[in-house]
Amino acid sequence: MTRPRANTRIQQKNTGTILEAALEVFSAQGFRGATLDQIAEVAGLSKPNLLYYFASKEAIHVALLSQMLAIWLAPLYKMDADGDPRAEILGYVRRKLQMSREFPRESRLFANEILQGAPRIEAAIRGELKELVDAKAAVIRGWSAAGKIADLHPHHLIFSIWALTQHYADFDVQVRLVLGKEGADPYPEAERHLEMLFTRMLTPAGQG
Amino acid sequence: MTRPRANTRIQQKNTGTILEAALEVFSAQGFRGATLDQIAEVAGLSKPNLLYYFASKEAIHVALLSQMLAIWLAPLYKMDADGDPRAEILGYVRRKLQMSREFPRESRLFANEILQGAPRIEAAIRGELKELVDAKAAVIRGWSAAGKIADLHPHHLIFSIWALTQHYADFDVQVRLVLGKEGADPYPEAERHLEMLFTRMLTPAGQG
DNA sequence: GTTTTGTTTGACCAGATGGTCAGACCAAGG
DNA sequence: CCTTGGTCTGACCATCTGGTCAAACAAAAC
Repeated sequence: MTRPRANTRIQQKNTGTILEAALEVFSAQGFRGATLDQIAEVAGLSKPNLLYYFASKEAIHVALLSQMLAIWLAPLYKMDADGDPRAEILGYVRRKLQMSREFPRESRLFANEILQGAPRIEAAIRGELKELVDAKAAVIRGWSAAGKIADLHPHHLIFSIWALTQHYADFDVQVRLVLGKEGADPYPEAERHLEMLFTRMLTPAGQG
Repeated sequence: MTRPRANTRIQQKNTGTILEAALEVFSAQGFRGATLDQIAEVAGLSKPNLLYYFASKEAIHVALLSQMLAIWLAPLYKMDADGDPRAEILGYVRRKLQMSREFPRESRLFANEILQGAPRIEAAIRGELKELVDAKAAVIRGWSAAGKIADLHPHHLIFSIWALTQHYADFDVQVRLVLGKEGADPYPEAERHLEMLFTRMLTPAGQG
């Protein structure tokens, strides 16, 4: 076989190790900034060994992005059209913020990719991501029309959720430096802040 | 002299040309992704000629960041403690969004830098930026205490403004791909959306 | 135990990249 | 003109980097 699929245990283990190491390095350095040597060192494997499992540096990056995309979109998938509108949106915000806290490397990986113009993930954005967003936007539009939540532009509402939550992962260094307090965890305050923000934002005029 | 300061007209012109080209390339490729050859080509100068004006690639980057910082912070400086609170904050949001639209390259330059852990700009964040933010946060806290605006965490309010406005520059590709409509300008809708968002968010409970 | 299949690596390569340098070039003052 | 000081560049270099490959090595299969 020319390229191994993850059949044997060794393959399973090593491709996993490589992707984990690649996430570490790509998310911190970007695609161009990362080197195969760095990834190899983090993975504890030799460079030719990486290239035994993946055809190229780019192949590692692509595999990583597509694997992460599913994880990254999960919170939005969970938003339920039949649930309570405000609870659903607030739940999405909370889950998304939680992801920024638990998986900041994944967030930075995507941020890097999109900043560079999304060359390797454009198809997925155009396809799976856009479809999901359009579907959920329709749900939100329905909630607005029914007067359950304020009348907001659904796509831009979703952008706002992304921006506000991912900011705490992508700009973590800045957030901590500006807040100052030595090593304090900014997330509890962030969560209270965003909860208040979205509560006010979603409440239809004349209620609350 | 070992390194020319921008004395002569030629120096003024060429350092300007180089920084403009560097902004173009660094903002699109990140520090590691950018090459001196690319910058030289965009600038229309030879590579050794770049290095006649700047000691190294890093020197260009540092010069660029520090020059941009002033421009980038200007909108926040303008927020006036003696103005009408809601108008001041909304004005800041509008100016910041306007900057995303007019200067997306600057926004991406900073985004790249901070994503990589802010190695070359940490001092400025810790110093000038933090001082400015702390000062304006105090103003906002005063407005909240006086009941002029809702009671929000001032630092996180500022983070929210940054996140929401810069998102349209840094994630421009994604925004346009998700919205879909061929080449349509997302900013008018974004402005209406953010205006509504912040109006609702800032209105003290029981008013409006 | 030997074959077969899958795994690992040292040594190597070509191209890219940041940076140097001696000398050519040029503008302006004398 | 010619000197002087700033400006510019072709040629060059050391290093880094993605990628190759033949051969060594392990692990099952027989």
